[in-house]
Amino acid sequence: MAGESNEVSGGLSRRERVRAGTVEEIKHAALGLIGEHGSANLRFTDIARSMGMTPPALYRYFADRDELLTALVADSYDSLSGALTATRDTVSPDDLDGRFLATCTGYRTWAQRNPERFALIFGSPVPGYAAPVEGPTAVAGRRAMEHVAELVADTAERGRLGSPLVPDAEEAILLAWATVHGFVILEAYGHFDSLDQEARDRLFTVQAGLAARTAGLAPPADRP
Amino acid sequence: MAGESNEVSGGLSRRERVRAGTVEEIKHAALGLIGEHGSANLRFTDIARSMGMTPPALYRYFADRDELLTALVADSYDSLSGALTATRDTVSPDDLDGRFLATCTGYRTWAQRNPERFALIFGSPVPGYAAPVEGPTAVAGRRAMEHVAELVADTAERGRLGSPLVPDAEEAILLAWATVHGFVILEAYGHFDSLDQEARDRLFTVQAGLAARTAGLAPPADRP
DNA sequence: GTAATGCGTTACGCTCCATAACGCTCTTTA
DNA sequence: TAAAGAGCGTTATGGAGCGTAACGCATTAC
Repeated sequence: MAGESNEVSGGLSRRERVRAGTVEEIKHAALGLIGEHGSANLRFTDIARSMGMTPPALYRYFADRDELLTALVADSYDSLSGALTATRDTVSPDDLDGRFLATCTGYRTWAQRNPERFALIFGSPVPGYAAPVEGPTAVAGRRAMEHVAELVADTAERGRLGSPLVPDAEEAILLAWATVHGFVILEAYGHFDSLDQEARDRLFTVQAGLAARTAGLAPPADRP
Repeated sequence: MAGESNEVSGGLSRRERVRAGTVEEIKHAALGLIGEHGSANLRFTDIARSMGMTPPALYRYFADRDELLTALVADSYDSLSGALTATRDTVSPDDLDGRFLATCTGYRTWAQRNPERFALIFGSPVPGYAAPVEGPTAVAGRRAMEHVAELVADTAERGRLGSPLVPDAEEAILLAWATVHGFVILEAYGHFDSLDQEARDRLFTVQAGLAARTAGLAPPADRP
């Protein structure tokens, strides 16, 4: 093996840091192009040109276009997961309903601010690719749900859990996710363009509340 | 203008009928390939080869790939619309709740049986294309909703309308659509693979009932 | 200081898209 | 029935992108 001296910051040699930086730059450039032309029309040539390189150079970092896309998908998962955690934690741990609503809002806001990443994760999967062995996609779903599941668990722990629409809590969470996701994806893909911002915000709150009730989160007190 | 004789069936000359048949064959072949490799990787060459033609011949029928895709999207809309109508009409016009549930089920079943078409309509839109001037996508949404709106109108007419979650009926229908769509798209894209068929069917019924209540359709009697 | 590794370049073959130029077949019309 | 023309498919051609190969420069290791 080649030496590993010069390990100054984080156990990474200078070369490794530069390489990691280039990888990030490539992914950033790719994401920008996806935002312009969609993930389908992503061209290695364009990526290279947009960052002052020649196309073959990219093969030093990614074996092919699919590997690059896979990396972008993985990053998108991390981004979503981080965004959900961050948004949720803006609300006091005691306010469980508030935390649920915040998580839903975080999901929506993340989708709005990261349309390319959202499309990468939840857009039409390519039959062959995009769901290689049931792997990343399913994992993404679980990770997205873990946040909600955690909330439900917290709620149940404190005995404030309402009656979910289905007995199995995990199933109830899936339904709640579907309820929120349906709104978010329709909005993200322009199917709610006929509504103005105020209406969309208002409706989303209603939908999130519905999801909360589905998961058995919100106390049924709001319906006498 | 060239003559228009030989108009035997439906005002179409023999040539026009043959041409229409070829168009259908091309679209059929294209849809099959999309089912295998996704709409992104659709190649004119493959289409031509799969039907024993040479690639340039296709340009007699479609100016380019986008025009072909646009035609496929339009067809998908028709297919969805037809499927919803057909499914709904399997239930007696008097059974409004049943018609709503049937419509929801029709939406889901259509998505399951026409994954390529579903992805074409509701999959990740290409930023430039796929929503050219707010046109077809928005139209699709409205057409899909018209069926539900019709049901709601029928219900209201007979005074059996419950109290929707939001005052505006149109907005309520959008939320109901989002609720159903979220389930369908997550299931279609494999995010519910951890559930078996029985659980998915059961959960969908719950979700559809939730959507009905959102739209103010189901009488609130089911909650004492 | 020398050898080796990493990284970027130019050069190449392959495939596909899209157009052009040509020929066959069927339809139209006198 | 014979000639003219439109429609449709073919082969031929140019251009672009993908992916590999072969080469050169900088950095790093010993």
